[in-house]
Amino acid sequence: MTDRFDPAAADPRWQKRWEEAKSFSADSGSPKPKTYVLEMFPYPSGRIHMGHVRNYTMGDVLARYRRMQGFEVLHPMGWDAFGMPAENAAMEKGVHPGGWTRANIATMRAQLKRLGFALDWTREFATCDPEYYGHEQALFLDLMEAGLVTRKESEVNWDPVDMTVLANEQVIDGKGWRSGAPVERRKLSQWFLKITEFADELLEGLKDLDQWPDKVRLMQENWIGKSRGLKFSFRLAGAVVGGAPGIEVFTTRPDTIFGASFVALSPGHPLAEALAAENPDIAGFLAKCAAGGTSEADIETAEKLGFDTGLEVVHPFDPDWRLPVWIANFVLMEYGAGALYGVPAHDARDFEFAVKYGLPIRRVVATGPEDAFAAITEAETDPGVAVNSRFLDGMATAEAMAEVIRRAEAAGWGKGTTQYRLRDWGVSRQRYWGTPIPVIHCEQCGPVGVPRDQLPVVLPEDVSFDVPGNPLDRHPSWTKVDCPQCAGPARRETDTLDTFVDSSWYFLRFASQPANAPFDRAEAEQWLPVAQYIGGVEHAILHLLYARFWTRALEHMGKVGFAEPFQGLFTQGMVTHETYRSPDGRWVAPDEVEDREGGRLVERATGAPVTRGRVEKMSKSKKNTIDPEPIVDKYGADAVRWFMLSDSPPERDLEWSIAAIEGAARFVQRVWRLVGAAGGGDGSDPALDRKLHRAIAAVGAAIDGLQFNKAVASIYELTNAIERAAPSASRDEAIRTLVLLASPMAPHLAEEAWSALKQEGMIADAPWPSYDPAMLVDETVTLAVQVNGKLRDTVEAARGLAKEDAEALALASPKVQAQLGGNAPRKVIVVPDRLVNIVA
RNA sequence: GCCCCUGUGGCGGAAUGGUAGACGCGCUCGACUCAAAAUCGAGUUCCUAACCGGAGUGUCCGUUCGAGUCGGACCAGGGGCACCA
Repeated sequence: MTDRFDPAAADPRWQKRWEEAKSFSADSGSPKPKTYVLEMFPYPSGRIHMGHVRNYTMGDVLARYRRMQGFEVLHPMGWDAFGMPAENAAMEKGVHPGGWTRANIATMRAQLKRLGFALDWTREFATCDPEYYGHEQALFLDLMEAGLVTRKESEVNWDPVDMTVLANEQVIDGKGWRSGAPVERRKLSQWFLKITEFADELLEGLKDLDQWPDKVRLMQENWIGKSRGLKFSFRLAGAVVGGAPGIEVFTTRPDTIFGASFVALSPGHPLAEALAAENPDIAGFLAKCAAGGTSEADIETAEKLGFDTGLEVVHPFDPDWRLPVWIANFVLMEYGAGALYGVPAHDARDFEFAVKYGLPIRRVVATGPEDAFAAITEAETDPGVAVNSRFLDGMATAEAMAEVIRRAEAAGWGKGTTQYRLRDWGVSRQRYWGTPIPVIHCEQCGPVGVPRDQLPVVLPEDVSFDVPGNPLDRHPSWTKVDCPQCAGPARRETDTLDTFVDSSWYFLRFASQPANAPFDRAEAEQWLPVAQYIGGVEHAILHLLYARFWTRALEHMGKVGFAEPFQGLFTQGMVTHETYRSPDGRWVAPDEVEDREGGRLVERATGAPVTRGRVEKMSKSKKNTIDPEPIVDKYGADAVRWFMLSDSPPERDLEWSIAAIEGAARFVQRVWRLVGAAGGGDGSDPALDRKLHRAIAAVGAAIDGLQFNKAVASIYELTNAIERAAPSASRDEAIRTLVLLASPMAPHLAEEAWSALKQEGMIADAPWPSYDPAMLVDETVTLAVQVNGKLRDTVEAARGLAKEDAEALALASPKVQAQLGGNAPRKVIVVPDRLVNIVA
């Protein structure tokens, strides 16, 4: 056995052995209990980054631990391979997106393999494989047949110079990121998945996801945004305009109906558009509203704009009460009815609007009847008691709301309803590098699904990216097809699917990969739902919500027997690193910063001063990334893995530190030295035995709870105990067990040690050690002795000592006697085997 | 603006309402060495020269025999949503 563990030799050796033995290939036919451990699959952007290393290390520890516990584990890997960066690379470098993506996959696969992850590579696929996206197209057709796909007009960001549709992240300060031209809004007819039909189910389902972080559940709850309220129509007072006899509105506060002072329409409301057709001033106002940017900053600072249409509506509870109808830029067409009634006294936006345009502000809610005429200085949105509200006066807000809904429903002019913030999922992307939407547009028949025997609709390879826009659109032959229904000339849909569709069912394809179907139900149900899903919190809403929707849709169509795809979810923190900036605002890479005398920070190359910024997520733009590969070269996979798991709780951010990775590398050698010191010991060491059993229990519990930092700490404690112990048979057993406990985290070291200890087979196939619960407790305990809750002494006592004896023992302490000063204690509290508290 | 989370040594962090600071990093001193690296040993919350003792988990108040932990108010940092009626 060598003095030092040599990862450069050991890592590849064991990686090859695992691969040859197919150690981590999941067998769907195995009689063992099954479990599915999944980390969010990566986008093949070029190279693995530290965030990937952390994510996949965590999943790997759990997968290896479950295997040792006797589970048949499915732990697959693949590639979320469609997306914009590939097209950007195509435009910048003149390469084909497919070639670029495949090259990246090859690089990243090799990088992942060097980390020794226990992955089932036999199930690997990329979402850009026609074998994958062809099945996705079939699922899209299934959704169409189930009525869950719809076609609607929707606004997109249009770059008028590049003549192309931009994604939101391509719009910077309201301008196209390449052309710099001000972005316009354009309406396009696009495909939507009806996720809103599942809004309530998706909301209710959250309640059962008790192995998900509360934070994520709350974020999804807010995103779905359920609110109850009243929907009703105001009758127009004068002539009917635009064909509608009234204006439908939605409110969550029907109790404030007597505080209404105006009705406001969204600029996109059909009535507003009808009025604009006849009135150039209104048309001008609508144009002004449309000109505003769509960015957050624009919306935040946008001034409330309104236009009085001159129309009036009748108050539902008083035929003589007229309210003016305005068009207001803050009213959203997509929510509720696209119109609302304004109650300035009790809504912040309505208040601002009323102040600006001189509309009445009428108090209808107060803390009590005595405050009915208190002045309104700002919008008061808290519930209270109805005032100045006729038959509602004196009712609490909740009661008043119910009363208004009751009367509206009884009189038939309104209805209590539920509204959701959630919108249907627009899946059309005007891009090349995605799954082609399997639809053919026929002038006679309209949009028709591609016949299933013509799937997959394969992306054409002969495309060019020298002109902006979607190359599918201008492809000479690919677009031209015959209508499957009438055989007349038709045109292929050139939009591709949102890449979130690709990631909404990949976990099913990992579990089961038949050639003729997206998945095999029986086989998929062997594995799903995913027992533990691990990934970044940035996917808390969209990806996780879409995957939940997709799974529920499959369940509704009778294709799977479960509704939720991910039983357990864990969101890990980011890998961060310090940042530096030069005075002109340039980011400077941390390894180019030098600490000159007196803590003066300068850029090495130029000698220019730099300032230390915040510790931030590693990103290329901030120049604070660390490429994992050279670190693996230098320290070995196990040291990198160990570092990823130590110290920081996995849900929190982990700050990169070369000192910490050196510490991890030192620990790897420490274990190796202990292995070298094993053997030949005689006799037992009961104290060490106890510590060993405690460590087995603690490490297992920590991994079960995904508290890897605690598992690592327990392993350190055991290591310290072994090092301090004299040679014995107990110590040899402890060393052997230590290797087992560390093997999920440092598998190469563990294999090497296992073989050095002359153990049978590979440690990858060894069972997890068991512990004796009786060994977890000591025969003697240290009792804390407190006086008035302050620690004054500790005493050794036999476990299970009677209360009276413990009290006597504590009172015998000279320190206690000194505190008591001769007085008798007023009260004594004894917590068996823990403490005695004497109240003086 | 609304919703949510987090504040513990020099640093990352441990602590079923019951001995605060496990474990790691860093640092200090010592051993080994011609020397260094590696390794090993001791120490490391603060105040007090040291002992004794006192203080201490963002701040203030409360509940309790006992609070890092529970409740309230505040301060600071972070996250999500964002003109959602």
